[in-house]
Amino acid sequence: MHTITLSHIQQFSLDQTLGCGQVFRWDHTGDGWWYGVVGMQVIKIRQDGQQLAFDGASVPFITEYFSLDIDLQPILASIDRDPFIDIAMRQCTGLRLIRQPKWECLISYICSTNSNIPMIRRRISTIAEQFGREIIFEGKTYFTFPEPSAITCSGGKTLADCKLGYRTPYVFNTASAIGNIKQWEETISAMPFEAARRELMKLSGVGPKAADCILLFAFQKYEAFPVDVWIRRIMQQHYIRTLNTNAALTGWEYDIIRRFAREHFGEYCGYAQEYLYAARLG
DNA sequence: ATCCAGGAAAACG
DNA sequence: CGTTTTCATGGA
Repeated sequence: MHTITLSHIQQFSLDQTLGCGQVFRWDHTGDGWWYGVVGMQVIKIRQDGQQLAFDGASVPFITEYFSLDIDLQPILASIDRDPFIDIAMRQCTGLRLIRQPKWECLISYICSTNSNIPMIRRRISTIAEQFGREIIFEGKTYFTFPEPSAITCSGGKTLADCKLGYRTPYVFNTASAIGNIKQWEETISAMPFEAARRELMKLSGVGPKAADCILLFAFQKYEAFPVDVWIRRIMQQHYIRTLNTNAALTGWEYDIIRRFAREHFGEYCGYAQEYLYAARLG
């Protein structure tokens, strides 16, 4: 068992961070422990005040994964631009954006479209059970998230069993398109935000919303401002009153919202988005 | 039954 | 070209 002692000015809430809906592979047991599969390892972790206790990963890994190396204060100060976001931020104190594994994050948000969080979670875990590697941890069985080749070259096991619906070909096509993961990750990482966004949207099943989530949650491109039905409602009601349609979200409406947010909240608008989403204040 | 959920692709005019 | 329709799944 390892421990990290957070400094008293270092804001971090494990529950807010793992429970806000940015990541789909963690469960909590009710007695304070969270269990999750990250990369090739199963991690258990809990927070008691300023103490993080965990097993299955090193101190540097946990620090990196939860972005504990980032000083939140200036970021929070920069997005705290109005009373509404201020309430959301107070409600979700300690929420941090995770550095998710990029390939898994990509597939996760391809699986997220027109769906809800419990369904997304089920899809990811089913893909892992079908194609991932088995890990036994404390007597229980977990599965790693598979490499692209494991999905495309599935011997008999097929994606169609994963209940992805119309997303099945998207996942397969994208897994086929990503040959070398390292190379793909480095290419996107090296690009500025808008170029990386356009590049991601070339992949099957990746539109504006999925691209923004992937850039925000896996590539630390904090200018991303993903607009889903919740964020759209919030922005319409509290920020852009003139945008009051209830029809399907159009491309130009998405762009108006994200560009407004980029102006209003600044270069860390992605952090603002996650606080607004997590608080989900009507 | 109908609507909804961290939308995107295909079809349409 | 921008706009509308379709898509598969399960919970409410």
